[in-house]
Amino acid sequence: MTSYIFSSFQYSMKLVHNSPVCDVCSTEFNPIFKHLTKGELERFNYEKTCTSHSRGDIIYNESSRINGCYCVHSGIVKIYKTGIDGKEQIIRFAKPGDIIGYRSILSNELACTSAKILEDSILCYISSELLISLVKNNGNFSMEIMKLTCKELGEANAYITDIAQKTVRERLAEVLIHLKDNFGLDHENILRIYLTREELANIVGTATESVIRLLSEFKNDRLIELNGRKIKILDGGGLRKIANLF
Amino acid sequence: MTSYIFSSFQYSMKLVHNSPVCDVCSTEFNPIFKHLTKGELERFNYEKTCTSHSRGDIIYNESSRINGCYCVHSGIVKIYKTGIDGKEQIIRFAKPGDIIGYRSILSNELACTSAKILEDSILCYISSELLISLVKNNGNFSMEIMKLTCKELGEANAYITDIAQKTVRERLAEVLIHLKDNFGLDHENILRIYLTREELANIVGTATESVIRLLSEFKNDRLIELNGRKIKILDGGGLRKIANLF
DNA sequence: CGTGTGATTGACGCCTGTCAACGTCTGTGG
DNA sequence: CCACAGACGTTGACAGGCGTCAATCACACG
Repeated sequence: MTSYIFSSFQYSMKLVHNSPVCDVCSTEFNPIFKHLTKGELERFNYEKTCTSHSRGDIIYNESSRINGCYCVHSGIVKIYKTGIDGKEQIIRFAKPGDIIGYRSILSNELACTSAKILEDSILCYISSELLISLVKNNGNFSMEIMKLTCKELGEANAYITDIAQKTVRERLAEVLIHLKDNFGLDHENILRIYLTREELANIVGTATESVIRLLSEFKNDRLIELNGRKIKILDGGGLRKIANLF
Repeated sequence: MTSYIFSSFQYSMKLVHNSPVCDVCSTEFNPIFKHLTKGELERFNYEKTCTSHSRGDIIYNESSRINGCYCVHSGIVKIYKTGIDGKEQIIRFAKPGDIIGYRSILSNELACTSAKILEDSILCYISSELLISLVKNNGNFSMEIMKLTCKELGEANAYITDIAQKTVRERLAEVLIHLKDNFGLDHENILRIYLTREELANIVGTATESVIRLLSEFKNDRLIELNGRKIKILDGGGLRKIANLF
């Protein structure tokens, strides 16, 4: 549980040689930007700023006003809220191609989450003026952003139902499956995202100790194998069954 | 807990004399429609269909494809998801001025929730073609819808954190405060929304019996008074304190 | 080698879900 | 007018899931 007060100590971003990296995002990676006109894309490439960040860096903090959003070019960003006693609740992870911080820009509210680098990342900064101007002037682009928001909203609603109705055991199994679906497995069937037990607990919404106990149960039941933060998925079907996923 | 199978029995909508009712929505009630041009508003008024529904009517069902959304002119609509064993999880209530079903339209997905009439309602139906056309062609309108979605998303994220971290007792107190803020109190400080104990439980994410027990605790602590489904708020501050709201 | 962070394990107990029984109220039909 | 059914509310008993606290271990790092 990291205290807010020290967050500024963790800033250490570096500007990235500008040109090539983001051109990729604008076209291949991300369906969002494919609707931009040539002129818009030029403006976009001209105005964006790419920065590199390392694990632990805070990109923005809950309740702060942010004046731009970020497109993740590489790495993983943890999006979370700080609840009672500073306990963090992880809302989602952003991976390459994802956009973070856009919610607050578009609704013109303060950030409702914090964003922290989980895996060294390169981020492209897009000013709120630029984003809003694109949304207002390009109907197809705004539809894409809208779809994104709606998709997130649908997922949030589903998660509310899960947390409210499922046991910790079921939720942990479900989280493992979701992580598998979102980040994939390497050649050894090991999850491509490494989380501390505490972080797992902060997704599931439980205590660290409970995660530890349940993970070893899963291990004993030959559903997973553990090696530090590396989790090897042995029986995805079994996990799905536990999670009540179909 | 009502079974899906019988849902169609509960349909009983009536067409409403078309003209006056919705003109109100388009202007005063709802900031969303204030950005429409004169022409758009005309088309809007021409194409919309107003229907009246009574308690228990189902407007749409989870996992179904819906080809339009509804603007609530009067009444209250319950938006919920069906979880394990058919237990319903209430996501939100829509009241006059709110729009329901737009998420699925905009993201082009199946409905992720069901909608059921809680209090006799008049709804205005807007076809998906109309909605999407407005979003694509009117930047200000699309910004308004976007804001709405983002606001809902922010609330959903906050709720995830609450459910994950707060006790049932805290959540119930918080729900009472939210209901007070959203639906207000009458001259006797009685909540202007009447819910069954089971429905309260399905918001909080707990068992009906737990709600009953906690409500009577609150009553003993002189925070509320109970009279059937009528809940009189005696000490909002006390409830806030219990809910950890600031 | 000391320090700090994260992982693990055990003990303990409360919150909360489940089950069961019963009370209350309303509407329906005989 | 009464009996009955059905929905909803209430209460009690009970068990167990899960959070909390505390102690210990493992490991990396300066």
